[in-house]
Amino acid sequence: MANIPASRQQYILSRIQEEGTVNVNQLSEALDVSELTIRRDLDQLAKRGLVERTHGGASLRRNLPVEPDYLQKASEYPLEKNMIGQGVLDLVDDGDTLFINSGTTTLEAIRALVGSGKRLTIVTNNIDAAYVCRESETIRLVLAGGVYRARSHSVSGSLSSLIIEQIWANKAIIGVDGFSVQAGLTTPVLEEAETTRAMIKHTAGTVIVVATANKIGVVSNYKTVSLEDVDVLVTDEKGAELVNQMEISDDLSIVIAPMRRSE
Amino acid sequence: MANIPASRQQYILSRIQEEGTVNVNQLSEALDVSELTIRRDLDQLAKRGLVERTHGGASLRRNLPVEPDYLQKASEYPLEKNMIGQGVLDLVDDGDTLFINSGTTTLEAIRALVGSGKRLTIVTNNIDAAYVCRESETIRLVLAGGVYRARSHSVSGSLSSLIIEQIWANKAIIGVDGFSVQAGLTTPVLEEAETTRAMIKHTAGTVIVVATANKIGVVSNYKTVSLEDVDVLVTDEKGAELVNQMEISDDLSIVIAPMRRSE
DNA sequence: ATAAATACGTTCAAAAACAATCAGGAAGTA
DNA sequence: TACTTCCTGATTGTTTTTGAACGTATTTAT
Repeated sequence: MANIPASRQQYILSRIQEEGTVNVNQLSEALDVSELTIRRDLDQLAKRGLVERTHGGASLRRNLPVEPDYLQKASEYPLEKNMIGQGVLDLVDDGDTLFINSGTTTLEAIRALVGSGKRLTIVTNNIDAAYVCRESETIRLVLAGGVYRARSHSVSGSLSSLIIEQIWANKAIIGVDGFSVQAGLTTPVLEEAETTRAMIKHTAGTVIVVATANKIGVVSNYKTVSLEDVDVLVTDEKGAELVNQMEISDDLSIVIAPMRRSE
Repeated sequence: MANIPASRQQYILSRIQEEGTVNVNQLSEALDVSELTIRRDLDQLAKRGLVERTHGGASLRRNLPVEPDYLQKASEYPLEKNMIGQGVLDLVDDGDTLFINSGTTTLEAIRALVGSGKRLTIVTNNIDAAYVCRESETIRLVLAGGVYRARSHSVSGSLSSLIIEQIWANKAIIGVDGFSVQAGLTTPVLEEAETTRAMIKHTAGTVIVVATANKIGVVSNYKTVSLEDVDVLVTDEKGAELVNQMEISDDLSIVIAPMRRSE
């Protein structure tokens, strides 16, 4: 091997990739240069941000931008949402193109879809989806653009609709804040309502609404669509009970999310 | 083997492909020419962007022809990138609407802009911007939509252009992988090039390119625009030196990012 | 907590590699 | 032949890299 800085540093990097850490005097012997030279090499690599300097050596720099921590804690009723996410799996087939709107319930659905290994195209206005899909080989993710809302980590508004209207999906997975016979589907943000409406409008197949029991019978501020436009409701057991007490069309089928052990 | 420059250089390239690095005096012996001649060969190859010149030899170009890995690239030369991000501040005024393309250097710029407290509208295809701007009261963030690319954590393609073309910005902050007189601005991804081009096209005011020294003189795979379309280059001291050696138009002004103590 | 061992930073001088310039020689052209 | 162009190698002075020495900081063992 050529004994110049570049090739020494290349060797050090490969070594560090394999073993995680390296130490100065091992490298000094392996490369047959003084420890001082090794230290200088390590300092240069550290300056470039490629390794992390430690006493006596260096280690792999692990700054993998992982999912932000708030994403983990995020939600109320995590169990129910996870369940519902799993429940969606049976309704989705390999090759589907899906609209999915923003919200913690639908994010759980995306997580489940990513884990399923199905080959899907997901079109969403939920920015967090990017983190969830980051490592996936099977999901092609299309993000809608538009004005970013920090509250919901989503984009919405007319610019979003612009993109959505370029696409026809064969299924839509819609999370809501209110699900009611009289008021239909409702959300607390005007722009979200518009975006969700655009998604449903451009869905050629099944419109799937996901909602935990605490959303059933609730009315929020802005209406997206009425229940007639919904084909399937995925909910938990308690939610199913509540829905059965309501007077809804026979066209709407109810799917009760399966109880599963959470790991 | 014919002992002419062309065949020597071909041999050098094959050697460098195999071993990652080469050094001058080994090549000098192997090819039976003086070290000076080898140096000239290496310089020529470096000028064509095929290898990276180092002291004592040369090494494989890190970013070419393969697309740089986001995770690795994320952390290279963090100091310089931070500096350049700070350097951008003076060029941006309260009330501006900015196009900013994706990349770690421009993300640093966004970070700096968020911290500045200036009231701005930022339009970008960099998804990470959402996390950087999340807490900001002063930034209105518009995300371009489109197909998500995990490698660069950005969206790009024709859907992105669709949104960009709805907007006229008065400044654009553009990060590049290559900045060269002959080739102009270049990036390793076709879709990124398209998105960046759309941004520059829809900028009514100043087009600002940000680039650390290791991008100057480099040519990547896909051209976005030529240097004529660039108004300002923000770079570090080393980069400014390199640019001064190039033959560029007087219309391009150079801003050297201020050296500041890192805490 | 104290002492020994190890790793570190700084400075300096020698060695290696470099850039710039010049002159000789090969290949092609008038 | 005379001329041009390009490539090569030598020479010069400059820059970069390297290793030793020595004092300081950090870790480890007692």
